[in-house]
Amino acid sequence: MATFEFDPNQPIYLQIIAEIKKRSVRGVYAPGAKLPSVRDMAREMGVNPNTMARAYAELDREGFVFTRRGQGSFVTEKQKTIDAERQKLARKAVARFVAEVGELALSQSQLATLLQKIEEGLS
Amino acid sequence: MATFEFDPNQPIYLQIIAEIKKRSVRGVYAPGAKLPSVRDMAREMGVNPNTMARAYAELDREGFVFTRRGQGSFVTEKQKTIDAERQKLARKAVARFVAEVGELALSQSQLATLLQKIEEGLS
DNA sequence: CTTAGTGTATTATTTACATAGAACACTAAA
DNA sequence: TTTAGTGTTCTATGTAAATAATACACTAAG
Repeated sequence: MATFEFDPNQPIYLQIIAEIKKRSVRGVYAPGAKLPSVRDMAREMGVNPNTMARAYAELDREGFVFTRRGQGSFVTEKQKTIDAERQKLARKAVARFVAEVGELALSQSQLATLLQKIEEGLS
Repeated sequence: MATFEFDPNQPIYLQIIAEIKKRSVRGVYAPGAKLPSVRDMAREMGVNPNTMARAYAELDREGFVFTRRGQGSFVTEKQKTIDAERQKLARKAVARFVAEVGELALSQSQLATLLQKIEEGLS
């Protein structure tokens, strides 16, 4: 199972960036941890090394990853940056959900049902 | 304000399809109502008529819209279809939210805060 | 019949994305 | 110094999306 599931309607390099951020937030990659090399990660996710390089370069540009030429790329050592990313993702998830559901003209009872499903899903 | 906000990382025609469905679910377009012509809607949303035609054709193929050549395109008259779409969008919103938040390794208190923000946002 | 308003189809062009393959620059270790 | 492992850069190719411009087919109304 070397590949990764990508949404064909979204650029792969953006999905890679999101995945690496999520892994860092979950602690799969500790702060300061070395990421797999561009070539290894490309093989792991089943994409072209150029595509992976683009994702790494963007993560570096954002400051979420730092790169030492010849050594590799590393997740930021700043716990603050990772915590901020977690909060950002959480806020975005809430904002999107509220926006999407708000556009559906749901009844009070339908809304209550949705909220219950969420609590079930997160338990 | 004739244009529409599109996410540059998602095909426009897919976003148009979603928008028309949402409008139908909200009742902006009643069941059986005539949609603006391809050319008018393209102007309204600031896209090329070909792009709008693609969205209309796909909506017709899905059965959410029916087209009478020479007359125009109309939202389905089946309330059942529209209700099903509302439910589908609601389920997707819940599923996405649960999936996204579940990946963030949030604490119980952080989770509680999120749920509270949702209730505030939907009130 | 003519006209205006529909959806539909065609061809061409541009752009972004992804891939493929190769080469380059730097670092650490043998 | 050599080698292997890094990120980086470059050129080329293929594909999908969006635009542009035009033409076609059908319908309703005058």
